[in-house]
Amino acid sequence: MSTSAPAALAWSTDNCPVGRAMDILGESGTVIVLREIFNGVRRFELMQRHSGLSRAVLSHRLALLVEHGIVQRVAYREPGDRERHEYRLTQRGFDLQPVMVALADWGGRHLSGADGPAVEVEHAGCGARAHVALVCEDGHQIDRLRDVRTRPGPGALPFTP
Amino acid sequence: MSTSAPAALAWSTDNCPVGRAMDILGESGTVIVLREIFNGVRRFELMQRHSGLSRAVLSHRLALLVEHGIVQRVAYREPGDRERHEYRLTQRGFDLQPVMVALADWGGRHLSGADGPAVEVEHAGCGARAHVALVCEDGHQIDRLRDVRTRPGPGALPFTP
DNA sequence: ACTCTACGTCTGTTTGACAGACTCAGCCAG
DNA sequence: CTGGCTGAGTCTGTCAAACAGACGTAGAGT
Repeated sequence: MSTSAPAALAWSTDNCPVGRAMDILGESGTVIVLREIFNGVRRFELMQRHSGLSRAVLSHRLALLVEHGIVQRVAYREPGDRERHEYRLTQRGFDLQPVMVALADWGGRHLSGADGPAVEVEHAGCGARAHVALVCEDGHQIDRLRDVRTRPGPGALPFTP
Repeated sequence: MSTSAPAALAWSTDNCPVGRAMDILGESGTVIVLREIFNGVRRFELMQRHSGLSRAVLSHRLALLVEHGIVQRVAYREPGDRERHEYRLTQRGFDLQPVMVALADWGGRHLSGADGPAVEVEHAGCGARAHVALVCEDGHQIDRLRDVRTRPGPGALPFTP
């Protein structure tokens, strides 16, 4: 492997998509909240008890997710109770599913105990386990991960130290 | 959609793969460090200047990644210089590529400016853009994300409040 | 009037991030 | 052999955020 300067150094990280995504998802608890919502736990009290997050953090992360249009706060009313609100994914939030499945895949493979993973993802159509895979727009399945590389996109900016 | 209690509430989150993954990846800067290394930036000084992370955080996150076997610290020597070290992905680290690509996909689609994403991922074989997709072990491509759901795996533990 | 539940906010403590200065080891120039 | 240069961290003082847990509140039921 060459020791010449990596090409990535020529490009700014200011508008890096990974960095922008992590500005939201990297806040403590954000992904845990999303896990609860993806699993159908949409109400504050249940989320708090199930996830173990502190009430303050849960409150702040829900506000952050609403602010970024990833979840929306929706009114509901149980019979004989007053109106309350729950949190549902928007399309933007639903589009995070590959991220969540990729995390579950990796965590299940590399961080599980001897019993195996605590969660599996299944294809509702056939019941088989589902995973993420890399595919290209020409329809090739990408098996060897070294066959994939990054390149600057249309929004890339030069790196200024 | 029913308002009955979500099935997920019956299961503990203690050994959740997503939670375990985020115990590492959720620390501030972890994913940024991984982005640099995936892009070929493997040396402390270059990582620090390119990513903008503080030296202290970079140092701590590299130590965390080494501790969890995601990167390894490898000696190298440039001609006419003393021995130094750089950071390379292990197999466990390389297995995070779907997570990184999923993050880049989502960030590029939902958080880019008008110019489009700053980074694209390409299939080295054909040059077309690459994305993550969901597939099941029976070989079905999963197009509608609602066709996927989670279920308790062999390591699942009951939820105890 | 009192209680219950769901949904937060407040408080005091402790942990962690930040910018930037400092340290250190080895190589090289003079 | 003294002084400077580079890469790779560590240290320091300040400020923001997380934590556990108590408290507040709105409306429905008893």
